[in-house]
Amino acid sequence: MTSTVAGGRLLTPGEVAALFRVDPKTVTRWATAGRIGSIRTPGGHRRFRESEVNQLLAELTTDASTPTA
Amino acid sequence: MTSTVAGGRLLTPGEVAALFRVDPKTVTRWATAGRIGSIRTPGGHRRFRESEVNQLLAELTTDASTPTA
DNA sequence: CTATATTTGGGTAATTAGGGTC
DNA sequence: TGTGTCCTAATTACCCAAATAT
Repeated sequence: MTSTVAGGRLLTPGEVAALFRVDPKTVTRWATAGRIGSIRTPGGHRRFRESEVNQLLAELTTDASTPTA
Repeated sequence: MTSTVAGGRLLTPGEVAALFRVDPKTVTRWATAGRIGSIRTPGGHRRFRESEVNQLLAELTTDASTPTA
């Protein structure tokens, strides 16, 4: 299955929620607030682009400046 | 190369605070001071890497076989 | 078509962020 | 210097039932 359309993979709210360690409902709010792009299925469910999610995740990630001491 | 957007589970400030027996506010200060890496949700809340937290815990653990000075 | 897991929607508690102070 | 506690505002989590996805 999965047509695998050339381009980006689509993630479900549950997948994105797991990446950020938040509730799927929260991801929905991000989409509603325009903080993250979303694609709606004909049924009204949201899907998110993996590339955009990873990009967002990378931008919001802060590494410790003092690793090991 | 240790990826930045994948690896281990993420912990909430309250979870980390419970592990260290400190106030969540203190964990926030650690993140602000750059002593521990953090991932911010689009809403501004922080999530911490369990592996990094465990490593920090191990480093702070005063062990007989762990000469810190 | 049936069946299971997920997502949606609204509303309310719990947690977190940020500043200031001890 | 580091931590705990005060406050308010914002964000997030969990409750329900119905609809959608696979």
